[in-house]
Amino acid sequence: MSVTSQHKLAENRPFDREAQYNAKRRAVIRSAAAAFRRRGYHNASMTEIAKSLGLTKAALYYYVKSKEEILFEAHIMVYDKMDELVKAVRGQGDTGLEKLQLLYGEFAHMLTRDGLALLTDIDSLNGENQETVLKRRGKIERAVTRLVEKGMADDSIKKADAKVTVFFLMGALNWLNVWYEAGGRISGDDIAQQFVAQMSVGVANPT
Amino acid sequence: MSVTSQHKLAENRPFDREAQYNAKRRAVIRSAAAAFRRRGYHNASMTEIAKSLGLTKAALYYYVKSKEEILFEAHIMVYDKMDELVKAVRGQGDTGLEKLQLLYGEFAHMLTRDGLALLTDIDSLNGENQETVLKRRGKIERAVTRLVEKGMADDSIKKADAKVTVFFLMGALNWLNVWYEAGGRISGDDIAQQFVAQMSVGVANPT
Amino acid sequence: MSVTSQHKLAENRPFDREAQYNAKRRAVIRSAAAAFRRRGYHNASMTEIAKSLGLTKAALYYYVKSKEEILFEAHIMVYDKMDELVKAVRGQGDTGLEKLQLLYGEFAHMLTRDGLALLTDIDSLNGENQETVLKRRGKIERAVTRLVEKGMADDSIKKADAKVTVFFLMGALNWLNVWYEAGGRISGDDIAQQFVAQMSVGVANPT
Amino acid sequence: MSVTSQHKLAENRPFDREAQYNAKRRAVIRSAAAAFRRRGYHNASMTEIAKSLGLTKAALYYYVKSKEEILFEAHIMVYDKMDELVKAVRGQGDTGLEKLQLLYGEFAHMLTRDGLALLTDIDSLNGENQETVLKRRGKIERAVTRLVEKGMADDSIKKADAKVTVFFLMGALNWLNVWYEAGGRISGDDIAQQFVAQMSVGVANPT
DNA sequence: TATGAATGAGTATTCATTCAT
DNA sequence: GATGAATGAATACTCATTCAT
Repeated sequence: MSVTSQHKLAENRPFDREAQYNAKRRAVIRSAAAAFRRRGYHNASMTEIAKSLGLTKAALYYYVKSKEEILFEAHIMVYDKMDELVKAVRGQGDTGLEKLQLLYGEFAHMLTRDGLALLTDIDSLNGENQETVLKRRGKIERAVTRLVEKGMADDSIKKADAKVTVFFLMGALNWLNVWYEAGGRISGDDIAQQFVAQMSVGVANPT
Repeated sequence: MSVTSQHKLAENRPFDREAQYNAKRRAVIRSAAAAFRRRGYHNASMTEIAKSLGLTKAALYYYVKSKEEILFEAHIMVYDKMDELVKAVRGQGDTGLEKLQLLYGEFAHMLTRDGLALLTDIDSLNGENQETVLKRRGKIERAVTRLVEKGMADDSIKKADAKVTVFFLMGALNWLNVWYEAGGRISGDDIAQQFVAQMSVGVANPT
Repeated sequence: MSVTSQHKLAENRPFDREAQYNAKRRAVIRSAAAAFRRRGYHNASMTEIAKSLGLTKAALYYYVKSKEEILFEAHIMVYDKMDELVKAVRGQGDTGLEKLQLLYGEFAHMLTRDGLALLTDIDSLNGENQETVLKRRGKIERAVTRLVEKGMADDSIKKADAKVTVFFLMGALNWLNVWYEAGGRISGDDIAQQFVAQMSVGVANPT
Repeated sequence: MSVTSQHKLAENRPFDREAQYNAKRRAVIRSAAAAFRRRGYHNASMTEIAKSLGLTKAALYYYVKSKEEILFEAHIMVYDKMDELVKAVRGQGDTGLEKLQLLYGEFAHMLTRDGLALLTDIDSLNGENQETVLKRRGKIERAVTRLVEKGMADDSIKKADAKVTVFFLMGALNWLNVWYEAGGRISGDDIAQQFVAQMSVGVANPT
């Protein structure tokens, strides 16, 4: 190996290290988030989380500052993804309804495919983090609300209380995490499709 | 002495005692359940629950055996009420859709009016209680599923995966507890009505 | 027992309770302070402190909020006593020297007789408590400094840097805790007497 | 090759290495000792010590076996120096008082000038090291005691309990580390001078 | 019935230390 | 010589639970 190539390697090392570190950190958060969803934030102990990653409890603290930080980051991870989806859908669809359908489908896909889960334990976060998470959630809700209102304006969506509509829709999504298991009888695609249909035209057969 | 007259006798000590005890016990469970919903099972301490009832922590143990028992009973209380509603609706409505609408409306009412809340922390229950609660939840889901299937059979409800449909509907209900506050801008009746409409015909305007 | 006397008892109960509680709390702090002095703040574990009081670790937390609180209160306890001594000596003695001798003697007595000890671990306190303790220490040092300066003014004390003089004197006191054991060969009275003589006229024999 | 020339040979690798190693090792111990004095043994973490030397925590272990070893060596370093001072003063001075004055002045100089500090945390050492340190401290105290007793014998020092006298004197020295900052308002020389005066003739003005 | 006092079991967290590279 | 990563052991602290009164 020439000195030059060795030098390059040495230059790459720190980047590799950092990349590795970040990858592992994300793995910790994802794995912990899954445990939180399955067993609840308090029922999932750090020991348990560590073991499921083949690490020891103390090693977790090399990647995260505290258990609460994991919870916080797990929340943020989802909201980042949702922000992305909101943006991705922005230019598409004509009517408010079409836009809403696209976004709602993406949300359902995210939850079934990407292993991301909407966590509900917000009270376990400290004041500041709690506020941040509520803000991020609010941002998503407002994005959806805007689509609903746009739909009401262009007559693609029925007039109703927009807030209640949005909560109705988001509730169904939240509950998804409780019952859906990847690799189960029904595919994520099918669920996303049915969710979009259900929220659009409901369960009733038109007469 | 007839049962009716017994009911009226305030001076009937033994009975009174028991009635009082039971009333207080229910109050403990209701109050605790509210705290669990608001703050989460683990974040709500026994001290906190006691204080909000004007009691001391130790006094709670006169009414309940353990914190877990409270959680269990709080679950059961809701499922008892839901069973009741399922029964109450049984004779009513013609089509599956109509029956489903009636029941769903009743469920929404229960959550907004009666101070009852669907708790999600099942993992904090011990094996036996967990199983019991899951059975009770399953029973409700099956009751709803039956109505959905009946509706599909009598063509009042669109063909689709019944399970997914039910989870979609139940999810929206579960989320209600997170955002709805009694005495807020929107009345429980209005919410119930909109929820029923939404689940029936969706958000899309027919073209 | 008459109802009246019973009533009186009931009235006394809370006071007794509170008095008992406070007494026990002080016992906890005193005992812990002794352990801190002997073994150092970090080497003395809560378990150890509890055991030496015939309690369990968790019981300590009924009386104090945290280990740090104990350290803080132990500091304050001493400074309260020293403030008292400063006040008690105020009217006595004519010259600055006489006043200083009286106060210094009292300080030495306090350390040998009352089981109070000057703790040095200030860095283990959080910012706020640290500041408070430093303020209290400063207050005592200033009181002593004033006497020294008064003595220099009335010519009972030799001119020199007052600060250094005070630190010299306080240092000897602080070290007392390290080597003096109650019930040892020398009585506290003798030590106090010799300390006063030593600081006044030094070790040198006048020629 | 003579020992002298060996000393001078900068290119003598193995020796150089060892000298460098030892120099670095001493730097580690000195820096750590300073941190121990400022923040306390337990409050000063290995990470912190390493950082202040521009090293990483793990690198420290190339120079020392354990944190406790640092504490031990830091103690020993001071006692070695004090032994040296005791020896240096041995031939000088006539009376016990004169000898004591010389030694005490040297001690004060050492603490203000040389960056050496008397550490008090002995309990954090293991049994064997603890014993060693106590022995070394005892040796110094005995050396001082001998001078005091010699002074009492030759009438240059007042009769009193020699032990108490020594502890009084050593206490003032120990406390020096707490309040003296190099480069402060008062020079080390001035402090040494005043300390010697204070211990000799006290604060009182002869009348 | 109710409470103050006490406990046991559990949990997050820290930190000195090790080791492969 | 030096470091990033990982560990084990210890420790403060919390909280549901108990019990004598």
